[in-house]
Amino acid sequence: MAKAITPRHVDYAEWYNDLVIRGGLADYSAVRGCMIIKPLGYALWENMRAVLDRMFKETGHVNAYFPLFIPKSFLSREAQHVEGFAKECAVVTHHRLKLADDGSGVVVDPEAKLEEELIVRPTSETIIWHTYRDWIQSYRDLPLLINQWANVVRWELRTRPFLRTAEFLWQEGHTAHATRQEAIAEAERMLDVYARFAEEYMAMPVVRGIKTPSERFAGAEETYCIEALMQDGKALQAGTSHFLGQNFAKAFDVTFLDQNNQRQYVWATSWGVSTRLIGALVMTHSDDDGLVLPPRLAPLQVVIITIPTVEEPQMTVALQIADALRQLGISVEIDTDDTKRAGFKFAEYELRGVPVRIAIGKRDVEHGTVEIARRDTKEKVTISSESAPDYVRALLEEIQRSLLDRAKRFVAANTHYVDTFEDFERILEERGGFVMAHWDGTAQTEALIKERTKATIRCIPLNAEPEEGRCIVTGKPSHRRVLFARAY
RNA sequence: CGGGGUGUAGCGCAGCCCGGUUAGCGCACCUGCUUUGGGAGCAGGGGGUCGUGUGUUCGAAUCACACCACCCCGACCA
Repeated sequence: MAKAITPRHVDYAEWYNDLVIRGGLADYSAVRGCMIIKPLGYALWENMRAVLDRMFKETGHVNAYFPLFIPKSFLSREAQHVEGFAKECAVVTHHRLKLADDGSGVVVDPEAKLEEELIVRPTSETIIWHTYRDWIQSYRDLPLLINQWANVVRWELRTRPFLRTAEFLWQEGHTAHATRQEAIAEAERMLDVYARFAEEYMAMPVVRGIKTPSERFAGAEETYCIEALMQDGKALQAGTSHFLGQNFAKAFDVTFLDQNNQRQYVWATSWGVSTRLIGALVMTHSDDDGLVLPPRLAPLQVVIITIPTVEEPQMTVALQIADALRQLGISVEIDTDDTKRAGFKFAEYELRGVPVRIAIGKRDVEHGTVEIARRDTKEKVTISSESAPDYVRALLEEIQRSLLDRAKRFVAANTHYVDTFEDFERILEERGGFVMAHWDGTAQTEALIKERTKATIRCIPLNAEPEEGRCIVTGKPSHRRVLFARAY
């Protein structure tokens, strides 16, 4: 495979596409805006899903599955919700094809028109709350803590692999609570789960915050989010958790009797992360040589390459080390393909982001050593083969830590505090990144800034220190800075 | 949905302007030999409805018209 990744400094968007395609994460498909997730990309998703699923269960949630199709009428029950999603819905109108009269293929059978059209879910609040009406009668039925792993379809005008596809995989949690406070606590708890996942597993630092009203989820009272900063200085919303108030309970008439025999509407949350996280992972760590995957999510953590491949002594050492690594719970493969040379394999595994590579050649066998290379820094060391397993175990932890540290330093170095609109514009043009600035709290000012700079308020950070200041546009008083950035 | 671009072998491209043998090149692929510690060398070989349709012409990858698809940029959105 020829080296053909566009360097980041030449064209970041092209670099990203090259990496996704050439790195083996995904392919374009026959359907516009829909991608084929290839084994490496899917393995990454499986690893993410496994960790998140465990975290959801540890916080008391259970999985269920609701239908792909939603009756059209459901969408219109919650006014804001339908407004938010109506423009990007795939609609099923018929249920049968037939052979064309002129023999040119198949056509939709006009006789098979559906009584009520079905919407391919863009998200499942409506069908789930329609169901919750039957499931919830009493305070004893609450809280109801359900998650589903599913695909959804949003007919986006502009798509990008993983970051925005017409169909994507995600999880959506939908919970029902007896009180406002409990629902808010749930939304915050799940935001915390997402933030911990991002930092501890993806090695991706995030800012936790709440969205402004104009950036809120359609139908939510409050939208919590985690925002990450990509290498090109653009922000990426990596996960959202919504406090839905009683909006869906009222729209679908979901009530319960409390301890005092009072009929009350249920309080709701929903929260989700998607395959977009794979895009976030790529744009946080990878480099011009290919993917860089954090050890805790990498489908393959260690690859062993013997040089030459077929020589017995090298293979003996390789098998011993592989066995020892597996005992330590580390995933490892020995590349036994003797039709490719070592140099080719080195480049190939670097492209695919395998965190650690062990090379064993004749020289090594003679000296009782192996060469260990780490993907993130490309540093190599030669150490005794007996100490290799322990060294690799420590190295994987070190890489995981180092990736997070490096990403944190990047965010710190690219978070700017500005107090004038001139500085605000200049920073966005010259550097990009997160920009912390004072804002007067109005939607008008927010829209004006967006129109003039393409930057949006990514969030009002939860950990923001109170600070008196003046809005960079109107000069009106402000009590804290908010996080601006141009975003994906 | 606006702007731009591209459709020729699995991938990347040339050929098109100025129509004319059997449509080329690189990578990849197959066979053989030599190689093997950073994307091997040599030799031989296989693979094509030139995006689709209609038209012009003795003749179309090449000219005209229409259509389709995809990519990039923007507006909208996870």
